[in-house]
Amino acid sequence: MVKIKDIAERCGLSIASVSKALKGESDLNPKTAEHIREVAKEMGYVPNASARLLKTKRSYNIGVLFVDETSSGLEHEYFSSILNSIKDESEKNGYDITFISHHFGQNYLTFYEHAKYRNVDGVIIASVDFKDPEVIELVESDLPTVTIDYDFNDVASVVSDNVQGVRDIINYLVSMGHKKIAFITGDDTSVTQKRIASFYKTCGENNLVIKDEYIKKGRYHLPKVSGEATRELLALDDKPTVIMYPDDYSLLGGITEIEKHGYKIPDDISIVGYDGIKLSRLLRPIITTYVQNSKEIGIQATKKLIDLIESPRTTIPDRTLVIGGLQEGQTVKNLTNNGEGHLK
Amino acid sequence: MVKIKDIAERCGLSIASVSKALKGESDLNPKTAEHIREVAKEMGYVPNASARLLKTKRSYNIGVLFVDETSSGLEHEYFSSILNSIKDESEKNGYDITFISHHFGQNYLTFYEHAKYRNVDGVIIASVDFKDPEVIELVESDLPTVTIDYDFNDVASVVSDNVQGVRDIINYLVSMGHKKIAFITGDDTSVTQKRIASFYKTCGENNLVIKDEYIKKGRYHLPKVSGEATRELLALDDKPTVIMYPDDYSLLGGITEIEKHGYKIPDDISIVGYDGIKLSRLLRPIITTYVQNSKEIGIQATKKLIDLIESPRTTIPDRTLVIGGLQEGQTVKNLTNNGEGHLK
DNA sequence: CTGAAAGCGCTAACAT
DNA sequence: ATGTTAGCGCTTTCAG
Repeated sequence: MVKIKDIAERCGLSIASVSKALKGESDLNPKTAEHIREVAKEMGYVPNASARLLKTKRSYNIGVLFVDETSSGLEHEYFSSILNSIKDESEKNGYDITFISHHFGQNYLTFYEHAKYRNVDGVIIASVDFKDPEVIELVESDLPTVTIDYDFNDVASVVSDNVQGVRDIINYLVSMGHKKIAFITGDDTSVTQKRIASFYKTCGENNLVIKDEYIKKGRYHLPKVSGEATRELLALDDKPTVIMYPDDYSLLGGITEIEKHGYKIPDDISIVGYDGIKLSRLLRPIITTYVQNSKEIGIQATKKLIDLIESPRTTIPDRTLVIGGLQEGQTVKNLTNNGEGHLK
Repeated sequence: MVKIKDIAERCGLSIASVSKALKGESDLNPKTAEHIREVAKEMGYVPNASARLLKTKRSYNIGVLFVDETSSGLEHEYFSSILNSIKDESEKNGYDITFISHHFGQNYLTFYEHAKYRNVDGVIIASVDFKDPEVIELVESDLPTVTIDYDFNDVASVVSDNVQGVRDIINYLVSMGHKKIAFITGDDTSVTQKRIASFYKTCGENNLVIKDEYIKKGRYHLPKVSGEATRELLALDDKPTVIMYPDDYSLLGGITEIEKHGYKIPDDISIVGYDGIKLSRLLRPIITTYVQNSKEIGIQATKKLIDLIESPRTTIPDRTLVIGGLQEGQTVKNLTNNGEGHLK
């Protein structure tokens, strides 16, 4: 590889001058600088990020901690979409990303150790167990951190507005005349807790009393589990008129179960998902769901982390709420008298 | 951060000895070495990958070039699944991965330059335009390279067996009594060319003559395009009995179109996908499709690249074929006399 | 068995 | 406006 020294020799200048020219220092003769840059380009010079890091302590590398139990976080559309936008936004700002993990050949590294080993300038954390001591070690470390969909005290975060999401769904259902609303929840995380709280609050605001048997503990991204919960709900004497699922993917398990019973969607029973995966628009009927703005979440998280890295003094680790929007699909029946005329 | 020098001082030894102890050199007193390792652990020592790289020229970093036109390669299940297994297998071997891209702040870097900038030890290339001069520059460079689903001369590759895949599908269709087989192809890539060649070859072997109007140029991952092609096929006087789609995702566009015409799947028309995405098992009817072994592809590609990196002399850049398997779903009707009794 | 010293490619004082 | 120099943290001959 051609290095600064080579350029210096070719130009008959010192390596210091070349270094300065390359990064556009002001106290160099503009012409010399320009000439150096031309020669550098001509010789195919590419800076060595590691060598630079050693001196500057800046890797221009962002760590991404993105794991779930099944280690398939990348395969869930919500997360892969966030990852994709983190990647794009990072690159736009001259950063690369590095996945933080435990594995390092034979040796085990904690998340923090891995981050240090690779000298990342900061870390974005999502889709993990935020109670994990190693995750806590990481957020409490010297490294700038941004969490997604979780709030620690004094740690910057970007969260999808789950409270508003559930609120929008329920208000929509109510406007469509639904009163018997069942809710299959996801794993017991802070996101789930917010959704449940918002569920009860919004139902209360609408003077709805929800039977306990309409609330089922479910799991995220496990259609089978939602299918079973659906079966239980369909077995009730007093069936709900609509079922809310933890996510669009799980909802598919519900559909299978519902069709197995010979019920039609939405004529016999209505369903609502969450996330707004691309597929929700592709299937027929189009799924009624709350579309999370995953792309925006990734962008905001990245911007915030870079701010934290580059301007630690002036950046306050705050909380950014990203709102989505209801997708009125075709899986919720209008039960009101005035037919089509529900609120838009 | 604690560094080797700190450990050396604490142990009253030289940094050279500590360095040796840490990597298990033999000519050190085993007891001293053990003691050093204990102290290192106690002090929370984590090596600095960049500093090491500067000396050893090894980053233990694998570059991944994974882009498509829509820059959403990560959002296609086939590719995200490959990426996921590349990541897992890399980590298992002590490597991290770095996405190779063009973007680097304001400055444009070619793929090769980016790879050099980050000092990756090798690159895995998939889902890109292999005619791109920059991709060619990369594979022809000094960097070890493995391509996925494409063959260059003398470049290691791992490819999904598309010839066998299409062959299996067609033989299955024939066994189910289908003779009028329509094929919506994908973008004009080498993968598509192989599938088309295999299509004609296998049809020939089965003495089937396929009308030209049954072959439609389509696109990968664009349900709309497949939907339009489907409409054209359904408008034919002599309709096909089955339609093969470029991928499972596109097939959904076909389903929508078919149902719009009031046709039932598979009673009125049969359909077959490609890829075997998780969803294909979740929908009802279960989709008949060829399941590509994407996980295995990622593992093989990573193993091969690491071999190339670590044993360049003894590793020959060959071609690995990864085969998948037919998923007999519920979207192909049995047209033979003997009813259910088709070949298994 | 242990240590001294050079140097990987680059940056940033500090001269000149 | 340009050059000298001292490291960043680590590995690796080569001496002792």
